[in-house]
Amino acid sequence: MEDKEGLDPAGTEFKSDSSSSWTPTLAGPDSASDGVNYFFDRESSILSEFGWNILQPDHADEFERFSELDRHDLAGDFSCSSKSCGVAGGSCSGTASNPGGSAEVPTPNPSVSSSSSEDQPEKSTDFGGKQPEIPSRVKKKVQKRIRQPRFAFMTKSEVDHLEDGYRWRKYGQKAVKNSPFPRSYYRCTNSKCTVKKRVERSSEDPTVVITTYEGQHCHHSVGYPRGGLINHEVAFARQFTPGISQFYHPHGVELHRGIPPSTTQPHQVPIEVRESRELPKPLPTTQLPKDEGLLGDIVPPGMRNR
DNA sequence: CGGCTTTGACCAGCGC
DNA sequence: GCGCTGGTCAAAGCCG
Repeated sequence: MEDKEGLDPAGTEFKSDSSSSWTPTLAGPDSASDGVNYFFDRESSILSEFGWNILQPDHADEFERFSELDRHDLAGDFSCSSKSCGVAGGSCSGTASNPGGSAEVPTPNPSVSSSSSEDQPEKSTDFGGKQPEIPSRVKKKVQKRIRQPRFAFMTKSEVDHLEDGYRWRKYGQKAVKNSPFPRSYYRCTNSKCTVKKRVERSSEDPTVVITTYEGQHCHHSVGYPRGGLINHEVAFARQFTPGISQFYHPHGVELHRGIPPSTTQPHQVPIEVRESRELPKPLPTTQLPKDEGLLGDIVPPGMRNR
């Protein structure tokens, strides 16, 4: 439960062991299966694409522009021939950026349409009306398999489940191969929202929590985390300005690392798990900074002045 | 009593 | 085709 796991991270003692390595975990077998890779970008734009309400007022307009651009890009520039490709995204999380929609994704944006596909998968009309012959469980799985845009945060935290302004319901937990730590699965409690997230600890550095988000929220957050404290993920994200539009693709996963939070923030490393076929070059572990905090040497040029 | 977590089972995708 | 693994379901139980 969030109240148990999501204790205000700000109150958690975060280690600043900059020598700890997180790359190996992400480059490990599990991550490799997702094509995990690394590169840098503008974190808030990443977050904005997932519907996070984390923008500062001054950047709201700019954010809107980028959001629109992204939606357009995602809707028109992406197409994949893979049978397992769900890049178009579904429901509020993905289709918001895909008004034209992929025929494979019968999930209109609830924020636009009154019908919610997430709660009514059987209502799908893009499967040729064959649903009656398919067990509901199978149908659900068919839809569930559609991948949403993803991105991940790596957080130096002792608590696994970090508050992000939304409410989550845990629906599963699995042991992860080559990792002593289980992976937890959460979905947004909003019935119209299909956003999910996975939370796991790095096997290489147990102090690092890897939170992977999938999809975009189609609703506002419930506000600041219960207890009135701003969660550090959001707080962290607020340090960034909106950035460039980005693309997502389920056949490759790119991770974004951003600049470290201020010293008053826990050491959190946002990693966008971007979906792309063309992955950037992996960041060698040896390039990780050791003396300037987690990311002292790898902050993108444009972000050093912040 | 409603909402949530836990946990075993099930299923699909993927690599060999 | 088979086995492994990740992801999801759903029943049971817990908690406020």
